[in-house]
Amino acid sequence: MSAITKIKGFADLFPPDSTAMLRMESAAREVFGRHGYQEIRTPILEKTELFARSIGEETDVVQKEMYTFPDRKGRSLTMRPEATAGVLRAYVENKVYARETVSKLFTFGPMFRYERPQKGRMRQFHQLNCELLGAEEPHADAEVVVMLWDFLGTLGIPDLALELNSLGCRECRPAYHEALKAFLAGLDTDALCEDCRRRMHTNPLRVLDCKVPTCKALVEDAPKITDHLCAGCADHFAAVREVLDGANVAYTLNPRLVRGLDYYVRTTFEVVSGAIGAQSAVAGGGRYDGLIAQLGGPDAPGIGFACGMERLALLLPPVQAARPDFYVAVLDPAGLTAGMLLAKGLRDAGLGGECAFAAKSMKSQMRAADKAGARACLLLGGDELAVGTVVIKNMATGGQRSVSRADVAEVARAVREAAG
RNA sequence: GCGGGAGUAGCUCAGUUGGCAGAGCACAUGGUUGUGGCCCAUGUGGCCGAGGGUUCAAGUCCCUUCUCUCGCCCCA
Repeated sequence: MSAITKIKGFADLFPPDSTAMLRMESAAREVFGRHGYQEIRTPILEKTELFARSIGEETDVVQKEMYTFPDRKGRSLTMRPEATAGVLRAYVENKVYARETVSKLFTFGPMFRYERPQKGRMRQFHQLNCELLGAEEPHADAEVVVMLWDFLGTLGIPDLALELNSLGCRECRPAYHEALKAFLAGLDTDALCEDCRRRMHTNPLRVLDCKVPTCKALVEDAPKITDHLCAGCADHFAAVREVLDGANVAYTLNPRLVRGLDYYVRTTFEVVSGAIGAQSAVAGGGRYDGLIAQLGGPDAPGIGFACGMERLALLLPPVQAARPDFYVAVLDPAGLTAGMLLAKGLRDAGLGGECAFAAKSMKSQMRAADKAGARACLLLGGDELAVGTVVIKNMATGGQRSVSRADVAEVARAVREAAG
């Protein structure tokens, strides 16, 4: 029989990878919670229509990366490729906007995109998402960005760069697009790389982002979106920056920062790292006024971000695994039950540790205690069984003493003492 | 969807012109009949990714295929 393997691009997480996920989730609950954000959970499976309408029919995500399939009655369902659409659907469907004018929500969990896996990219990956709904003011944008920066700082991630841009709005963006297209049309097209010749028509903003040196040089003097913002967008962007400056959040303005999802307007931002391979974006987000209405809700504004947990995990400083307080070594089979019950009593007293299942040699039990990293080893052999005691050995100093087993509180005290 | 790299023990990897599958680490047991780490000894562990071909003989050469990995596209 051949063994069944996991699906390409999906992962099994054991410690320390699984504990890294837990660390990120705990930090998220703490930091986002302090900012008044509440955790919500939405389904992993949604109607395909939801993503087609929110992310954009023409985006790569919708065109070729979604896990889409019919259910048993022929309805088209999709494994969520991102979280914002589902959160907004829940916001609209549950009429959250009728209960409160501003909603602060966060969520995390698995997302699915059918792409070729590589470093920092999996077909099932995990994101942390925050959404601030119902606030159009620039200070809302600023709060979200500052909160993201604080979150990453809490985790101790080094050498991250924050990039900031404004994409303008429905008023000023079309004019910029025309200006950019005109500029590109005036270039020597043959000098551009193959990808850029295609991008000129499919997604002209992307040409500005090309890594090929010749392309970079050619678009050096391309018009910048930030020079084409309308008065409203320019004021908004300036106010956002004022808060970031005051909060000492270091950022760079990147007029070439493009977001791949159609729904972004005005403020967009991205956090990148140079230490995790080609997929360098750790987090990204922006404002999406109009999207809620597009999903059948009220004309409420919104802003949020997504943070890639696998990419973040590549950057998390390692932490030492927690060490158990004790290990009960049983030397005589007749003591196995007494050992189990002793361990239970210690756990009831708030300590952590394990007891052997089989009576083996002293050497192998001590090795087991050492391997487990136990701070104290409890020895239960024939002698102790006969007189009702247990020997407590301090694994760091090697010192040991005998304690009566009858008083669990006393045993626990001795273990705590040995455990430091 | 398109490129590059790699598949040999649980892990990291050697393996010569084709000639009996190896090392280190890890794991188990012992060196000490009740004392861990360091050291030493012994042991467990392999369809050499899979299938086909050439050959007296294939981990090694040829073909096919699968998987992993890095990159492109794109994104978190």
